[in-house]
Amino acid sequence: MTKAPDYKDTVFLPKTDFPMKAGLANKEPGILERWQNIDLYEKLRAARDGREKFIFHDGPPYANGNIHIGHALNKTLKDITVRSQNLLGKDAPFVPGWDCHGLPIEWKIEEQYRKKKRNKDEVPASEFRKECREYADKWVNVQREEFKRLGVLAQWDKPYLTMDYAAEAAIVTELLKFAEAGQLYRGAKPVMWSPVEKTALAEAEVEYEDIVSTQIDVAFEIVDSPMRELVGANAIIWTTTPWTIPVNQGLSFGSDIMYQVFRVADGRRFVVAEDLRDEFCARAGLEYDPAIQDEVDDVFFKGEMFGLTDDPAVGGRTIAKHPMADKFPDSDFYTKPRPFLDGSHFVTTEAGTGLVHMAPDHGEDDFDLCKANGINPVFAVDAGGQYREDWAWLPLTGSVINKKFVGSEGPICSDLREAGSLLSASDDFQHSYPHSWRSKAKIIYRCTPQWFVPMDTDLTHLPAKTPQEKGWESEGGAVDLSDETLCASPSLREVALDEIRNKVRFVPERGRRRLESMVEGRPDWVLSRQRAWGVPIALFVDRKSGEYLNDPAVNERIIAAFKESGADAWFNANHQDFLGDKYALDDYEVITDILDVWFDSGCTHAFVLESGKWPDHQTPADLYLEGSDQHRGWFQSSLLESCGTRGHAPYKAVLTHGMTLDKAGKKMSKSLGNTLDPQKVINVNGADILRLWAASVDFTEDHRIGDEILKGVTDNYRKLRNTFRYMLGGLSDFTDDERVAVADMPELERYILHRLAEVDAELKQHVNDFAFGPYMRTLSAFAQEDLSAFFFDIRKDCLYCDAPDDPKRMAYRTVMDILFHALTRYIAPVLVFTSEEIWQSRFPDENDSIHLKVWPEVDLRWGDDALAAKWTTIREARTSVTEAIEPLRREKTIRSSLEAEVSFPMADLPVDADEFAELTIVAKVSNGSEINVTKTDNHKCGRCWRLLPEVEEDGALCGRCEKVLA
RNA sequence: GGGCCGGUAGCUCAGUUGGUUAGAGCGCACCCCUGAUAAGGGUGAGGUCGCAAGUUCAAAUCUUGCUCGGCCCA
Repeated sequence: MTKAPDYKDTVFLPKTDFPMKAGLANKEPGILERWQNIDLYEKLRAARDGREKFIFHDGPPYANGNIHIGHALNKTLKDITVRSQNLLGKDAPFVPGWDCHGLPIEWKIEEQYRKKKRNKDEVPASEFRKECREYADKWVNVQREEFKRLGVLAQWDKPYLTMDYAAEAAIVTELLKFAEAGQLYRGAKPVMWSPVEKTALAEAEVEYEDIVSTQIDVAFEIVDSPMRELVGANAIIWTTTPWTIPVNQGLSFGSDIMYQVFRVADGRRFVVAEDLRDEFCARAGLEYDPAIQDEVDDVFFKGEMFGLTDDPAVGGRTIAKHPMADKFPDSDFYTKPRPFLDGSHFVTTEAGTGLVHMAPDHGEDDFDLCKANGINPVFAVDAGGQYREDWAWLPLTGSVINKKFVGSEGPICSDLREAGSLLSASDDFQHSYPHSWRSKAKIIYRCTPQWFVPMDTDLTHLPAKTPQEKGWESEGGAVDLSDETLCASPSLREVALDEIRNKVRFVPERGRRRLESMVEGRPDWVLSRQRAWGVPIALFVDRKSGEYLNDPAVNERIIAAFKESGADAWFNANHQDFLGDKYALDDYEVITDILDVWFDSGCTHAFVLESGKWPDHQTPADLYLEGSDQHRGWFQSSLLESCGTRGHAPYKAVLTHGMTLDKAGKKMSKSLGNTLDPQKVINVNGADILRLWAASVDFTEDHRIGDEILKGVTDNYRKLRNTFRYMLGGLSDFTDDERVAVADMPELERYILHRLAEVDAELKQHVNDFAFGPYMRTLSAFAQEDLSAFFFDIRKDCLYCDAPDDPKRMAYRTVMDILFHALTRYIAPVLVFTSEEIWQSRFPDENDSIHLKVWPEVDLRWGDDALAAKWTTIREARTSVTEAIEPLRREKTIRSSLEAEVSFPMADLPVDADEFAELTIVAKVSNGSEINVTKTDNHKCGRCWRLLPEVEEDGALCGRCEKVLA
């Protein structure tokens, strides 16, 4: 037996330098650098100039700290969205932005001051603001680099910042639009206030600590009531903040709570919740004696009885008087009646007496309930925590957070005791109480004047709506459409709801309901913050009338100054210059409150889409894309701002993604230690892996990330990468000369083109739905099942062993080339680095990029349903053959499928036996009544390894190979 | 405590208007190949569809309650 020659060198194996191992973490920075060098973003803009636009508007992250995984997901989804629109051939710019004002940054600067033992109050405001600006600037730069490293292609050299002078000017312009339209008012709201720092605090600046407070029971004598038993009785309230008694304006009850009037030995009568009677008696040192009580029926009653009136016309309501009413007979405040209000939402019988005293100045429940009943705050406690100078009781006597002042022996308790109203007082109530994080001092709720945008007043500056547009037709009343008098301007709430319900597209759809219910139920928008780092509410308030000045000429001067030097123009200015000759500064209060940062970001549409600074933009935006937390935030503030000033939403569509959770589905937090740093993922796995993860999960819901998930993503990536590597190898010396017309191709090739056309249509649909998960799954499945496991596997013999000029091989390579061009483009929006690496590997060009290409052209004629049906049948038959071969392989009868001879009921198949043998990669197929597999007696061709009858001995050549070699 | 949303194989996801035996890819196990080779091909095992009631001839799918988790608010 002669030794078989080695034919390996005569076989056309795939040839490529494209590495199997990606090494993304090392490779990506180099690719980024090249993109930067050729200014890829601008190249893309130039390439898409004049095309249909797709305006995505970037929501600004807060410029503080490194990006976390949520930022990474958010920006990646935005990038994939914008890139896929560019791929479709649209002109889709991406201008990134940052939110720069606000408390967290102020806070950091203050923290630095504390470390240096500097006092913030001694630093000029302009210097403080300058440091805030520098701090924000620093983090903008850090985050910009982090976002770039993610592969986000945007106009990084010209982002928008809410602290840009132009932006600050635009924000104040928007504010003054509300002012000029009369859509601003000054109201009050209880905020957390530190009397030590004399400032309002945010929730984040408050920490809770266990302390011991004074608890007191106070009697409010009932002076009138439709229930005769109540008159003369004492309604008892219990409180741990005795200092709120001097500001009391009413009492509240729970309508379902059972109350009792009872008598004690000395004849006094008290009203408390039945369940709390004994506790109260114990505190007050009273003895409850059933023997001396009145008829039971008369003295137990449900709380709702407090709300009864004798006669609606006359009144005759249950009212009490303030304990100090007799001491201050000249005080309107102390002598006015204290009504009983329905506080069922918050009055409980867990502690106290079941009756709660109401001080609208110092509690949110109190404030809301009193406001609903026409009772307004009185601002008795000053910024330092003392009753103001002109207050009747205890003016400027002590701070309300002073333990002695409010203690059981302090002046408040003493006066109440003297008035006979203090039934108990003890300095022993332990509870958790808010403190200032900075000073560690106790804080209080305190009503302060704030600026509001009303939700329900008519926007008379906007065009009136027809009754249908106002939504009246849904309220059941018959509307005469011809009756013009019915038309009226809508309110801000109505405009916003109409946009949500009828104009904006929501992806996913449920976002509509979410935003709708929030806008339906929200209170007026509080715009003001007593802070330094932000855009000022640049208003002058007439000291006499309390009205803000509304003079367009003044406003114009303000806006001009802001454009010149930003918001500092207000803080550093000579305000008389703004007022001009017409008004005297002395007559006006200069407002120094700043705007809620949500108003800032709510204005981004104005200074990004409309300003002309980014000329390729237009308004409204096609898409806003943010996390679901932004229903309360940016989606809403942008909507309200735009509706209030322009009468419509700033966006055509809103896409929301869920939150990223840890591997167990728990929220990530530093304190739990379950965070995952995107920088680390990028440095270990590469940005493309992180991006593929973002595209793999169902981001419309909350979703997870963890090591196991990332491993799965990496595996998926490798499969895809290898498919491309195989194509690169198979196409190594392919030229246009080899191209074959589709009509001349074998059916298998035409079937694959049909599949490509199907996949192409599916992918396009997914892009339009922003469904990147299904997009990547469709792509992966096609690459895996149709190509790698089917098409490429079958055509291996053809590619390796047929003659280079064989029409079949040429057709195969033509299709592979088409696939290559299509698939590289398909993956480009997601795998931005890998697609470029693949592209450059085949078509090296320093100045070119896969990301400049447009969506592949798919010939509609590729679609052939009859052919597809036929090949579906063939593929099913193929599966039954591989199944039948498996047992023989297991028992080692045959090894390679090429050793198998198969009998198959060919009558059911639309191909002949020889072709079916090629498709199933077996030696021979013959017709038989059922599937049966045996080992062939044929010998193996030394070159192509097929087992054919014509091969005389193992290692000899088959006819085809002989020809090819000749 | 309230509003909204979600819980389908180890992982990521499909499951039309309730209708055969709940699917796919990956991973895993086993087999083959060793001319895509830290690759490629094949076969297979994995699920009481969060739990419990209810409606129905029939429920992953509808209803209610519970539970776990998330966002927002209080």
